Amino acid sequence: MRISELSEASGVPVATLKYYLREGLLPPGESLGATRADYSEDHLRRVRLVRALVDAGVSVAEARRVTEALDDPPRSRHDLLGRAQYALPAPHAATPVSDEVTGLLADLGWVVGPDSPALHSLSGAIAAARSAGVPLPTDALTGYARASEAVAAVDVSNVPTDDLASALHRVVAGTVLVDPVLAALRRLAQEHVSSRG
Amino acid sequence: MRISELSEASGVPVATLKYYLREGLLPPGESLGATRADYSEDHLRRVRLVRALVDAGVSVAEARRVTEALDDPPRSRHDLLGRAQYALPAPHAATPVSDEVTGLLADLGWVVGPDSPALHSLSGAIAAARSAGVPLPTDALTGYARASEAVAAVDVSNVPTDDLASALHRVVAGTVLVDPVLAALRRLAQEHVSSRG
DNA sequence: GCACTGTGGATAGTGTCGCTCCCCATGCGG
DNA sequence: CCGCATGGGGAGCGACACTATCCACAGTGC
Repeated sequence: MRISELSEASGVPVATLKYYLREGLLPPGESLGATRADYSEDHLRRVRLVRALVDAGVSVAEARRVTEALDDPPRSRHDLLGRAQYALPAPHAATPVSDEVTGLLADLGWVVGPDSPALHSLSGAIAAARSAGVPLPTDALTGYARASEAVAAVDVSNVPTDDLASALHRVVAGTVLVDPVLAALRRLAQEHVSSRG
Repeated sequence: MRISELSEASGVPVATLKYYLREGLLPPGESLGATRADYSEDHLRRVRLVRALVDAGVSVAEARRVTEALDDPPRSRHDLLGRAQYALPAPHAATPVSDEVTGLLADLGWVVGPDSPALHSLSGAIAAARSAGVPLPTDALTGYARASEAVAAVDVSNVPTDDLASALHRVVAGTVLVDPVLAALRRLAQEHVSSRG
């Protein structure tokens, strides 16, 4: 399809698609000469992913990192999560990993890589919440962690097993784009739980 | 304390504090004449909250709505969650509430207000994820919802019961600032669960 | 009394970001 | 051969969160 059709199909203006091409968020179409290129369904999927990421608050620079990671699929299932971890935008600015966090993981019995970016994000997010007057005691953190295990169990059970490239896509897109779903569910659950209590 | 001391204590430049004062994010200090005002510990807490919100990606306009809500505390415990819901920044742009969402809540047995902003956010967040190729089947959504109940149970058990104003502060600050904590925990839990499976 | 520093108040400027507009040369379709 | 969409690229725009500068003046130290 031509760029105008890609624009129509995705709802993204042509000028913005050109911008994404320049920024490397969208791979070039197959060139059919100097003034014509062909875009595939893959391009359409990519555009939709980029829009969803950007609308979810991911910066263009981070979205480029994410899409670059998707273009270089993992060799094995073992690579999958590690590669996804490093490709994902951090949920909070990184800080040094606190002793509290390492102790929490030990208590939970969680086995994670010692350099996982999420460890730094978690330390920073906890510190930020505390600095704003949210005490976040240990038992609250462990409660959140247990609930996160249930979330993660749903996550991994929905990862396709046949194709590593689509598995990586699912993990990365799912992690980023389901976060707001969980946030909305949490607010609704608060309302439900508090009206019941 | 004077504005320079407030700046030093919070780590926020004086020029930025003046900006927050202009924008209504920070109430004026008690005036001690034309060129002097006194700022209290409440102001310091407010500055730290505003910084945490802004650092978490909340816009200044939304942060003003949040802080205005905090300045007008609820009359009763019954008001608390409702007021917090409307004061909180939405986790995703609002869309019309989908039939799927109303059906999901019915299946879950959740009782929530029919105009809760989180319903609109949830519908929009689900649609955004789907458009990016995350299928999000019903059983996944119910799984996420059950886990969100556990999160919400921790949330409400940590709300102070003595003072309605501080309860509202805790709910609002906790909801926004714990979201990134949960996101980081989710990533770590994914790594743990997938390495175990 | 007097210089000096810090303050409240206000306006204008800065840097970043995500587009968006415009221009050009080209080459396919009619 | 003409019109027009395309690929390519530079420059501009609007929003946003500050940040810099200026001003008049009130305390403070001397």
